[in-house]
Amino acid sequence: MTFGEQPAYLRVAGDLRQKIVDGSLPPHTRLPSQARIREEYGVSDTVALEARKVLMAEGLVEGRSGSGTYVRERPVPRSVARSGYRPSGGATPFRQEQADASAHGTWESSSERAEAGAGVAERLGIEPGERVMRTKYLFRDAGEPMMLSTSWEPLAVTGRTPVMLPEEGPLGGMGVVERMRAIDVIVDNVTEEVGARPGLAEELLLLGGVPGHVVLVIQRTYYASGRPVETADVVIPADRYQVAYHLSVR
Amino acid sequence: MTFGEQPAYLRVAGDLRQKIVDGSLPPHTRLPSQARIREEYGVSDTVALEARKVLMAEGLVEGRSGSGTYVRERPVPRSVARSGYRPSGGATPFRQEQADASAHGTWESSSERAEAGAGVAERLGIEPGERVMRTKYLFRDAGEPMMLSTSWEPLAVTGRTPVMLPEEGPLGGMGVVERMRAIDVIVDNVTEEVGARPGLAEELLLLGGVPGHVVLVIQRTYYASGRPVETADVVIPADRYQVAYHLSVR
DNA sequence: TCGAATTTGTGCGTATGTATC
DNA sequence: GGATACATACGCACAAATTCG
Repeated sequence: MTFGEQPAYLRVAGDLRQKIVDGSLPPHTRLPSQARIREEYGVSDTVALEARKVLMAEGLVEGRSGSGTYVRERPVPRSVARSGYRPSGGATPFRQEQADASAHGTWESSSERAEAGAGVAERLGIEPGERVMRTKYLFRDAGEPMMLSTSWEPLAVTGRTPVMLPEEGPLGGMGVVERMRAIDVIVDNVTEEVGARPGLAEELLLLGGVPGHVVLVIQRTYYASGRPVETADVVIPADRYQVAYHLSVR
Repeated sequence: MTFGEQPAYLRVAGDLRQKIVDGSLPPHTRLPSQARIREEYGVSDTVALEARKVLMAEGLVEGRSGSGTYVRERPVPRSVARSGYRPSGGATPFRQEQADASAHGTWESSSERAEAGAGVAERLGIEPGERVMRTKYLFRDAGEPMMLSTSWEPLAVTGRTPVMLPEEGPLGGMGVVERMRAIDVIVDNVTEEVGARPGLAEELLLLGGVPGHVVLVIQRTYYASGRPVETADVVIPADRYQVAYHLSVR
């Protein structure tokens, strides 16, 4: 069985993957059932199952109980613009992003006081344990969950001001830049660090994905005169969205 | 066994995940062996194995044959700066990126004439089948593979000029902006669309990863007065690197 | 409407190989 | 070398969903 090279289930998965990417197994077609794979490749039931699992984990196929395993349509991920801050229209990053897509989204949020953990403290340039306002968002695009976000703002900046709660008061939901400007904090810079990892089960539950699916994670920090005034973790399902930056050269 | 709720292996995986993220199973500690899990949770060997596999797929733990399953240190991925184009020093995007890390990398490349496929043609604003120069790169950081890149330049732009081959001639390896400027093509804009997906076996072979590992994919296009003059796919292993953008607000 | 066949999803027990301690 | 523990593999069983006659 294991003579010389890679495990049997990887060999089978590799062969099927090849047929998918080169188009001989186009989207929506059923790939051979477990029994067929077992026969065609001369492997056991377990190997056939493991091979299918590999392809499912890669997001190439989708199992439908009682029916079969089908090649997934690979939707070209929609771009979410993240550069070129637009002051017009009073926008959270979400509204700003949706401007291009000419779609309007909705969101839910909840805020609570918390203490900064080590990571957040470092990003905000404060001491661990300092008080922050933590706000969690779930953004939807046409009803479909598209983006999770957790935001932290030092209470040393917003505490005892009208904008302490991001989603309440006259400037509720207006975005970090506007809210900060209202208390004379002029945001002039932002960094975004884009990474990716398998989504956690909890995240994918909210985003409507399958465990193992890939998410993009953006660590965003807003600065006012070099001082961090807000930082956030943004989680986006990578099979449906990508993030677009437009930069000037020079 | 399956009375009422989710599969047993997800319940076990969830419990172990909880212990990992809340710190009661810190990095480098061994989690219970398959046999121990079987006893503690009252499940079968297979369930314990499936639970471990879930955590491994999420990248939270790492199995070491003959030793145990260990909680992975979650290495803060190093940032690769991608904004703020620096004209100094004559740089490919790679050199540019390494400037911050104060490390110098090496790279291999090979160029060949090719015909634009549908996707590349659309990105370059040309017709499918038009001639392009395709160059593949493998960038290394301190000898370790860190980035794959495939670049396409329309021969309508660079053909019959000294900079037709990116890595040869007096401006070899100097980066798109400098090379284009040498033929009076002034690059003034760049877009980067960042996505992520499970890496293909071929890519991970070159990048030194395991099948299923996540990669970041950047589709970058350089523009001169609105006309695309180069586009590239950049593939980066997401467990080791992330990409950083620094933007001005306003 | 009913029921049989198919297929996936899940779970169990076991065996062998191999790396680590 | 021996004990431990993971990695892969085999075979079997059953539930749930789907398909189809």
